[in-house]
Amino acid sequence: MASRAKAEKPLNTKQVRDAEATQAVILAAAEEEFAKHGLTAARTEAIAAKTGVAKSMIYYYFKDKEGLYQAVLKRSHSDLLQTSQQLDLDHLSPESALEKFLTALLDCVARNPKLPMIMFHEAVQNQGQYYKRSSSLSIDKALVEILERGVATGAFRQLDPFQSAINIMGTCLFYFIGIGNIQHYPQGKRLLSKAMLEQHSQEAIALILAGVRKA
Amino acid sequence: MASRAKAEKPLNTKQVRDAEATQAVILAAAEEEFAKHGLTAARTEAIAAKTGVAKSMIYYYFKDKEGLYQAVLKRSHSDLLQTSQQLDLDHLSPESALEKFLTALLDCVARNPKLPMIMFHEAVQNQGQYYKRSSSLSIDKALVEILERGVATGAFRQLDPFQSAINIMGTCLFYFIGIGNIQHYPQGKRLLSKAMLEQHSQEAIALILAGVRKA
DNA sequence: GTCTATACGAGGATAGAC
DNA sequence: GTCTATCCTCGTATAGAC
Repeated sequence: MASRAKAEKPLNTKQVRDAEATQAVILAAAEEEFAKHGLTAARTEAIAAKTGVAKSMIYYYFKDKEGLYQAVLKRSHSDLLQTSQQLDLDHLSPESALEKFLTALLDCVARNPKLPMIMFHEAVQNQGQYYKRSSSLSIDKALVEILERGVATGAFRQLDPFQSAINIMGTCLFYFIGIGNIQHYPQGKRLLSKAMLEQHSQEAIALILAGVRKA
Repeated sequence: MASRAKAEKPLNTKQVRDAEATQAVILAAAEEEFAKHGLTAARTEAIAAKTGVAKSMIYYYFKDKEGLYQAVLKRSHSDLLQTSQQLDLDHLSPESALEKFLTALLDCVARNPKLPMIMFHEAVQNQGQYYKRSSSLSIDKALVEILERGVATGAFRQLDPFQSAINIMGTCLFYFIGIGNIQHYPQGKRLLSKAMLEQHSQEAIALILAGVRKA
């Protein structure tokens, strides 16, 4: 570190000093930490340690812990929000719409398995204030509408759309929230492996579709 | 408080100094706090404030925050554990067994709606260490066995018992974990009212039974 | 932009009077 | 058993050099 004789061009110090990259690694580490501990219990020191950069970089780029938290929330939810906006389910039959919706949702959380944990911490600790503002509610709304339509059509049985929407979300997301507990079940599988995630999606969709369909 | 002329018998100071009662109020307040924040983010001051007793009482009765946490975990899980041990499902048909299991589980969490939150803080923050030791795993095990039996019998469709057990637990418990987020959905119902809990149980059971049954 | 060193406040835990 | 006062660690946030 003291003797880098080769470094003859100080023009580009990008490898060492890169704002974008630094922010990115901080965000990634923060996402992990916040997912595990939520805002309050998260430690800025732990985040910094994971990145390798100095703790003060967090404050330089994100003002304070709260600022970093908001940035993480925004980034985590963006994929889900975007996905839900592009769905366009109205022209599909209730059953097809539901399947498409579930597939999109499960793909989304498979891409970012920490999202449910982050949402969970927000929900219990912060009473879902961010969730409220971020209009992630639109997702649930979409699901409720599918169910209402299915009941009206007669494709689905007489279920309560509101309650069922919650239960369906639970079927999809619980897997990711409960991992810490689930992993102790005697069976040596990596819960987040591609194969297991794929299987989870299939099983969840199958359970839900069978569960709502009219007998 | 200074002039209580009536107090002629100092024999029984129970109303003011009652070990049992003090421990009880501390435990109750702690349960709330830990459910909301988990071990790390919970504040002993907040717990003390809710009870009215001095903060130092926590340390007197429970040694430290960790000790209090363990006591809360133990108390919260005891009902669930006891319930699951008394189930005796082997002589029932898979479908009846499943329904009985779900009813018991849902009654249990309806009595203590904070239990799921506590379990999940444990799961994500502490990797489910307590969950592991407490043999709460026996609950999941019971569910997996029911499902295995149902698949073998042909009463249930070809589902993966392990994955489905998780999804079923999610259907039952997510409601309680997500309350913070769910409550913002435009509909002015108290999610923990007796009527709503009853409805949730019915809807969850219906969804699950229809979901596993062979078509 | 990045680091090291440090100020400062919050919160866990204890001492000792009553 | 209960309270008040206090200690001291830990963790957030800032200052200032490079």
